[in-house]
Amino acid sequence: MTDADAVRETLTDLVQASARLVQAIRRITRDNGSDESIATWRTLGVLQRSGPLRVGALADASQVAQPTMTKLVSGLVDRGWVERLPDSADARASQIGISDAGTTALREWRAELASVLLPYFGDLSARDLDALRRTVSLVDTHIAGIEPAQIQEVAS
Amino acid sequence: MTDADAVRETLTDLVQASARLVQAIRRITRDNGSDESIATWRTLGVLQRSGPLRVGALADASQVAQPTMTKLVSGLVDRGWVERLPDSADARASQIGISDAGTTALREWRAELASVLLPYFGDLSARDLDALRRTVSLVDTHIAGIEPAQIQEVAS
DNA sequence: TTGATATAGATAGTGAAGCTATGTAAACTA
DNA sequence: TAGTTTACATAGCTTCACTATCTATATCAA
Repeated sequence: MTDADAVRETLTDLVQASARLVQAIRRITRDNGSDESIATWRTLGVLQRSGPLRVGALADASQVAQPTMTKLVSGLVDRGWVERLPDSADARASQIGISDAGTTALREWRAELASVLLPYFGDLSARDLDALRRTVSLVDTHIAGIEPAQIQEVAS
Repeated sequence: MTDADAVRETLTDLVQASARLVQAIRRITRDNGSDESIATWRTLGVLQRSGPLRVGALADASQVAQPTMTKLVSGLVDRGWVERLPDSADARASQIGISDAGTTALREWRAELASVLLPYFGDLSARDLDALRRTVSLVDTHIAGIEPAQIQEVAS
């Protein structure tokens, strides 16, 4: 097997494993009574890492179409988890920033998620943990290249 | 930071990274003109690994509700990618098995997926690859524990 | 043996989250 | 300053989940 083939096989396995993991999380969190969607947390996570973004840039960073993000942002505004800041440079746009309440909600969701997963993953060795960390880092850096547009921070 | 906290943080990061990866794949494959859903390939993947399963067991293994799997199986039968084999022990049920065409389709989808990803992940070191492999293996084994019911192979 | 209960899967109806197409208002540009 | 482009919102649709329920078969108890 050539190197490229090894990479190919591992990548497809990774995709399948990720899909199973996400699907499992979706069910677990719903069974736990959480009303919010993964898309909601994904959006908040992006905002926390990037700082305030326009709707369009946020859509690109989250890998969804712009109208989808418009709807997500509306819901987040209703819950008080993000704020629309006027964009001084362009009256059509606004900067979407995560609020203190959003930061708290995200932290709490993460804690809940971790509590649910920990019983299943509590036996990880240090080496296992390193592998997971490295994978997260690899996915984060390489996915960025796939995104159709670059994330651009714009001062508000 | 305690060990448990380190595991918690890494697990939530892994979930977020997986969600982003899956979302990216969804977009890429659709842009490439693929009509089939990730759920379709997830189902075929489970069948390939497990051998023929009843609809209920397949639903459990795929982390979806039984009616969802009924619909998925209908679509797969229409495409000729799975076959319904009568269950000699129970006239209400049937065994669902992947067909040759299904095996081929799954292989082709994996190849296409790998080709799309390879440009972005072509620079992986051997150590990176090891980390990804280990992660896939960890997720596979630990997710199995989350599944509400065990996969049981039943002779037809 | 037969009536009651349990189980496997199908059907009906609903909701969430994504999409494309298009509308509107602001910003550019010739 | 009129035409074009851009940023976001709105409308309508599709897909994939779900819960609740139905039918047919299986199992069990009297």
